[in-house]
Amino acid sequence: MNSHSGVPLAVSDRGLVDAAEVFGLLADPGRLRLLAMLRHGEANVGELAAGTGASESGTSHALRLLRAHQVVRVRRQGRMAFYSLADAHVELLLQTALAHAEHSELNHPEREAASA
Amino acid sequence: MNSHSGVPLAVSDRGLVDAAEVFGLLADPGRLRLLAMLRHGEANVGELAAGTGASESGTSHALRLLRAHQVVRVRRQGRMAFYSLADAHVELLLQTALAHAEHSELNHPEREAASA
DNA sequence: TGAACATGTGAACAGCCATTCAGGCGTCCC
DNA sequence: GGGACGCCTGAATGGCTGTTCACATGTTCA
Repeated sequence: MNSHSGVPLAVSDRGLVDAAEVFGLLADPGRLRLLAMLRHGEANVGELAAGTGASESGTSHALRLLRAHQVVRVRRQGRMAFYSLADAHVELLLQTALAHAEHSELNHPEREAASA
Repeated sequence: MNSHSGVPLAVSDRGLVDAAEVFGLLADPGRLRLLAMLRHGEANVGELAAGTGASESGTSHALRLLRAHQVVRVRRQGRMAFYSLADAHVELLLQTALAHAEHSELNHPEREAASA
């Protein structure tokens, strides 16, 4: 209920909070590595765990979160579980963030540009 | 330098960690509100604090983090500080995340789609 | 010059989150 | 059937982070 609270907000608070949650999911190198692997195609938990260097338990926890927000999709086959990216939004987010990171890769965090 | 470390990673670990930090900056409704306001043009700290409902001190802390990662830019004029978005990447990230959020807005987190 | 103003900063505290450990459930193979 | 395998889950713990408070810095105005 902010659309008439006096301040002109272009987006709904609900959407903002939801977006923040999605960003929170991506704010972890482990999960990001997971998603980076899934860009090349679907993979099961063992492969993802081995590929990212994380434990299978941790990988399972991470995938659970990503599933809950429909960032990844799962296909069950026997005792295996094959995961893949849910939609193209994630890939775009990854691309954009990586582009921004490389673009401002020169200065590390906590170092504020003192010039100017 | 991991492009040939044995595991096929499409992106450098360094870039991944950096991207995760950027996502971490966006994983907060307060900072997101800040950036949403800045989409309409530059604004000073007082306006941003009032607009987002946060304290001026907290707003300053948030802006400091965003500055450090070159997400926002600052223009000083007297005792005022006018902030604006640093580049178009941020806006694209916001757009994409909001689109994803609205697209899967039907089900709340922690609720996993049980249907196949 | 002195007071009010706009912003920046540092430290402390509370709440959240990722990681790990231990174990459970369903499935494949002999 | 029995055992190994693959995956999932719940609880506990340590570390990180956002928020707040108190104050410092630089600027404008009378």
